[in-house]
Amino acid sequence: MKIQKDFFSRNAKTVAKELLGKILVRKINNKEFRAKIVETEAYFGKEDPASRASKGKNKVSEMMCDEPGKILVYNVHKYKMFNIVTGKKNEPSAVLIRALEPINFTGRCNGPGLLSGFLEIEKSFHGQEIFSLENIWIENSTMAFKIAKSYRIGVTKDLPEKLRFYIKDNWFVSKK
DNA sequence: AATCAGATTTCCT
DNA sequence: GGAAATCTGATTA
Repeated sequence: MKIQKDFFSRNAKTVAKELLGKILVRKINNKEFRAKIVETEAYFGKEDPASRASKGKNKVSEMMCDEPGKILVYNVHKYKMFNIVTGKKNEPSAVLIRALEPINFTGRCNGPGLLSGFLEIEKSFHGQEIFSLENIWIENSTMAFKIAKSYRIGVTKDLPEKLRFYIKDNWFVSKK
């Protein structure tokens, strides 16, 4: 069952945690690529120095204030980052998907750059709602696992709070 | 490497 | 004068 809008309309931290273990499905050329979400990070607005929304108004911060469930794609170095807007409208927050565990295919998705490259995350997803697209969505799952947390990765200025969540002992997380 | 925001320049009514 | 197009520099999990 596809995850719907209200799932995302909660606090980014909650959504980040609950996204773990869910199944991300990407349909390319009528083939479904399924992968388990194993690593996420929560991002906020101006209170968050690692977030782009912290420095005034820009395209990313505007999107973070938009309706929950919208896909937010932005570039870092040569990679594309795959985020989903969370929280209520006008409250900037989002969750970054950092790593996936391939289920019905082989490939490395253990890092946001590799992930978006493999899943062909393109700018065309930007601003779309993930629960209303036909070629990408997230499904519920009932698999059991343990959640671990740490500080976020790759950010220059992090908050004194652990906002990265991942599945404990999973081989596919980007960093152990 | 790619993107965007801000500055600067051009050009049209 | 104002809008659009182009250039430049900063930024970046």
